[in-house]
Amino acid sequence: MKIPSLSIPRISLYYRELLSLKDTSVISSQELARLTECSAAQIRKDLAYFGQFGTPGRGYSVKFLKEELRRILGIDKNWDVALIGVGDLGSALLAYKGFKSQGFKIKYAFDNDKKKIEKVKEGIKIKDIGELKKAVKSNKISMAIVAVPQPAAQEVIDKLVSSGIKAILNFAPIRPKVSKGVEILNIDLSMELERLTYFLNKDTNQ
Amino acid sequence: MKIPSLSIPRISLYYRELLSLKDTSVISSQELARLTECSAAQIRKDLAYFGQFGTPGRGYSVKFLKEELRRILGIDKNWDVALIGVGDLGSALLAYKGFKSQGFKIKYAFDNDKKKIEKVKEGIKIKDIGELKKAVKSNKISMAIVAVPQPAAQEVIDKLVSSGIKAILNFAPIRPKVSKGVEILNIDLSMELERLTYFLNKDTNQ
DNA sequence: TAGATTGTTAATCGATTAACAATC
DNA sequence: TAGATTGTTAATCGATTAACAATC
Repeated sequence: MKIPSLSIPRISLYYRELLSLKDTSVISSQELARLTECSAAQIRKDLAYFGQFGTPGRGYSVKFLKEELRRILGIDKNWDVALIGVGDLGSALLAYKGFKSQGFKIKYAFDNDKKKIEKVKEGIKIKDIGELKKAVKSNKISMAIVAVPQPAAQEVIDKLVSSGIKAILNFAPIRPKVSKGVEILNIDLSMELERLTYFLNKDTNQ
Repeated sequence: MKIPSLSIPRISLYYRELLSLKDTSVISSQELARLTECSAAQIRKDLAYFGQFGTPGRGYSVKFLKEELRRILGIDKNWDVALIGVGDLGSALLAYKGFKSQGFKIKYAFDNDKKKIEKVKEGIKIKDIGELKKAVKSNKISMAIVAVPQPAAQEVIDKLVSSGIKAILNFAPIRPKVSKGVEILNIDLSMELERLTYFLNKDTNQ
């Protein structure tokens, strides 16, 4: 079955809200709807894409649903993440506390700046980007975060893909070309701000 | 007319691609479609929500369309941005080069850490968060970026809203409650990574 | 048993795509 | 004029919501 791509971030959101509930409790789609500001029907539909997790007349076991959502999202296993580009943004991501609490850990960091290479940040020794391929192969890394300046981004991403990386979170303001089978997610900070200026502007202009 | 919210990031994308073209040139929806990987029909539809910018048989003047898209997105004016939270991520955003090239500038920075207050970073003097309201009022700031730790986020956002901020880009992993008329955009880094682990996992599990 | 709530099917809504008359 | 391409209407597609039989 085709799963709408918007279901996945919602599943993340359901999971996030369940984390604040006791494992022993039971929750109905209606209660979860109130917590997440999604509709109860949508929650049941989203879950139904993946199986039957509830009990008619009762609701969902919080403990069981948490486990199932972890499994669906793939966060029941550990994924080692590589960071490319240890500038301001890269360093901030390396230090970001929010990853750890959700079970993510950046375990490898690469840069092309001789002054940074071999330095240790947040317990990670920064490696030359030339060592990327070897590290990806021998450590079975499948996810990478790209935080290099825009002009370097496509080249870095090509290198990631040819090294066998399958999923990329990219912060450089480009729409990179990647081969099929590689998932890329772009976070373009200026574009996000433009959504806000559009909002601020719209009553004025239209 | 109701404008689909997904049109706006696409308009940003069209604008981004136009920037790389000569002002003297003319572009058809089909050519722009190739550049942006959107459909030509969608481009014409998105533009049609805002007016008639092209010439049948010819296409769109790049110079004119750029100007119009800037106006639609509201980036034909300057918007002063306030940053709340000058930790690792906040500092990285303060230094982020990508904002400037798109005409954004963080002009005010706030924190509650006595050790940071009055220090200067990237030419901005960090102020006590207690001074927020006064600064917002007297400088007509309408946009803010929130980069504080999760436990502080809702309180900070409440303060922003009561100070008159109308648009917020939030990096804390919560879904903040804001009053109507305030636009909030959340970037939750762990949730983005979960979209990637879902992708990496899906062939294995389903 | 009566009340509650799931999982699923059908109805609705909204967004994308296709088609084409208008027009440069 | 012939060819190209817009702006717009109609058709299609996909996602959300509503409704309800099944069932705990």
